[in-house]
Amino acid sequence: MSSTLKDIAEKTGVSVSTVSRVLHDNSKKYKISEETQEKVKQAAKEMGYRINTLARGLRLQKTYEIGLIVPDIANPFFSAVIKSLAGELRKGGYNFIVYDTDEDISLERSAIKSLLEKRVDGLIIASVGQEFSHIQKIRDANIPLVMIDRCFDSLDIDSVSVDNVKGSLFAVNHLIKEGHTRIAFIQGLPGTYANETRLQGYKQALHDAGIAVDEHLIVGDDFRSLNGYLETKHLLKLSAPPTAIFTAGDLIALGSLEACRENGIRIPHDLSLVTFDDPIFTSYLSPALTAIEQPITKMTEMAAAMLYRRMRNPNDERRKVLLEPKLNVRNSVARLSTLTNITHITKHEK
Amino acid sequence: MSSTLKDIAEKTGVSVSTVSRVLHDNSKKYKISEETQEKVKQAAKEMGYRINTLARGLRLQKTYEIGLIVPDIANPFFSAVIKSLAGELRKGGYNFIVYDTDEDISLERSAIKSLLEKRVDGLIIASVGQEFSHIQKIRDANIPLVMIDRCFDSLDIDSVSVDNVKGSLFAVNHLIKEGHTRIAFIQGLPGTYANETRLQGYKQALHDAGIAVDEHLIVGDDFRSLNGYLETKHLLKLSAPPTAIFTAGDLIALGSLEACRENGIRIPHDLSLVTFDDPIFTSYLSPALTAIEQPITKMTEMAAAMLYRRMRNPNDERRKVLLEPKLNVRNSVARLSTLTNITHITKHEK
DNA sequence: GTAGGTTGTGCAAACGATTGCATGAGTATT
DNA sequence: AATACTCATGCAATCGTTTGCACAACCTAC
Repeated sequence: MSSTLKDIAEKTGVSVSTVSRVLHDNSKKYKISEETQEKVKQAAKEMGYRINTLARGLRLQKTYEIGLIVPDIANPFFSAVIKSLAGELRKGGYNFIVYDTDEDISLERSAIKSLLEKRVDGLIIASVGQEFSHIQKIRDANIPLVMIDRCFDSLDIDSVSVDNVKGSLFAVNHLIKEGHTRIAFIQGLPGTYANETRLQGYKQALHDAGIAVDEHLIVGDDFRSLNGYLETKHLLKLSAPPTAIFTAGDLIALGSLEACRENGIRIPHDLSLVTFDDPIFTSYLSPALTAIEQPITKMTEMAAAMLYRRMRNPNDERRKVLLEPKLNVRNSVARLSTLTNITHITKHEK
Repeated sequence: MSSTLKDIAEKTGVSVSTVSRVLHDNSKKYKISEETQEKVKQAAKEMGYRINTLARGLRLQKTYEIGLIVPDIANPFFSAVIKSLAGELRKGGYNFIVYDTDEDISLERSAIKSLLEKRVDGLIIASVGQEFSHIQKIRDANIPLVMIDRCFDSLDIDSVSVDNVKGSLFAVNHLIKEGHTRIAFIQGLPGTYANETRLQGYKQALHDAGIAVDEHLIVGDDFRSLNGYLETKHLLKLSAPPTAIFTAGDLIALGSLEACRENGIRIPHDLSLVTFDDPIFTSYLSPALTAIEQPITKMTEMAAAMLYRRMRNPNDERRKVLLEPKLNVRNSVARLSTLTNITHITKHEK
């Protein structure tokens, strides 16, 4: 099928080395005659030569591949990250291989295993979180690694993520400013970096405002939409339901919207909603959602840059970067009369 | 760093062959003694052995990798396809490598080149379309290939896609039934399979209803949201604007929504909207969009099955599968008085 | 005419795994 | 006691590249 250097060497009557040099070496530093170069290139084209990267990688101990692991490709946030990272890595001459772990730590382990078996040159991981012995191992084996979005405070590893605490502060402070005090938080997967830090910000905002944290208003356990749906239904049934909900991720917010619609709850009239993440469609939702936006492009640029640096220079000190989130105010939050928690006065943001 | 079979052989005092057989062979057909097996496995664990898939792939001429090429990872339709396909292939013991071509045919070519250089065992491609000489080459080189979503009628290649003509018929017939006659179509990238077939269905529906096709109402050239935005603005400025718009893809519809919002056009009161594709968020939009849903899971199941079949049996006859789309009626279409095209009578779907 | 440079190319080892064939020791059969 | 198996393992070639070293042929210079 596809021919090899040897085939071409035989056909042209030169050695394999020469063919290799002509085809892959820029053939300047070895001085191959014009004549030979022509002959070889010609034959290569005719015979449909295609380099075998397995062989090259084996010989060179370098594959020009980066492994990328995310918890959920279908989550708009991560698909945007992947897309952006793809462009970034292409610029640097690297290809990449993505694995989707479905927020399952055992799939994450096996993804890492596969990628290392493929001898990727580096890894970018948005870890499920929760546990990090397997991540630690990569670090110890001195394989270039950057954590993105999800990282571990206690682990000395290059990482870039958004300042989740600050993001939650922005969101919850906004709600408080609009008069809300009974604010529920629908979590993502407990134990993950993103979730814990967002939770922390939520609590801190309440605390700073002198509002007691009500554990009954902290619910949920997953970043997917079903979780948002179920927990919203639950919250609405409470004897003292919240006047506002803050969701830890975009899909959760969608589920929450669905539950509200089914129950005839109007947003923001009957209930206010703010979410972490701000994918393309938030502004077209009914109502347009007030949301916390993450600087995705900046994240991926930095992740790529940090990975390149680590690959060049394995022993530099590690860095942890926190980027600034942004609150995008739209129409899903109502101003609440401070006199009572029962009557809502609807008023759209302008 | 990572040890090799040779390292383990030296440490345990057996040959490389034996180590290989113990570690990768199920070691049943060669009868390795229990004792040796234990010794080898023990050493492998201690030394952190990790198979080198480059070496294995080179020797075996098989990589257990499938290449996947899509026009836009961030498009919810494709990210759903990828996710679903990932699970499907994992079941079959295959990994996969995704490339995003950004609807750019030259990136598609280079993606194919890269994947073939990696010696993937098979390819699944949602081609940009337009031109297929590069696809033809894969087929001629006898590399297992399945086209998904986007295919070429004139090319004898395994493919699975939705019946786009029928999808458009569903959409446009629905609009006609509700009294619309001035129906615009905002296209995706011209020349692509998805676009041409959707356009064809659009025209056919009009034709069947005895409505003349107005070329001024066929606009656009891209599957992204900006296209929907610009073309909607344009359509609204027409001296005789359409009463309904049918968009060729979900992102186009988002752009269209944005344009309407900016211009104070209420959907469906002032303008009806139906779109091809039905990602998770359509039902939460304002208004919930009437949309054509594609059976993604079925598509990926079939694509994987067809690829496996092709890999096992390279010379079976090729098959082209068309799956049935589905119209999901929501709240973005108003019934139009048949007496006049100027006064709209708004009426929500129940 | 001998020492030293340049030019163009080839040899062969290495990367890490797989596997058909061979082999030597032990056991069973006749 | 010769034959025939089975058992457990090793040898060595192979997959396709890359690259340090060697070398032959030619040129240049004193």
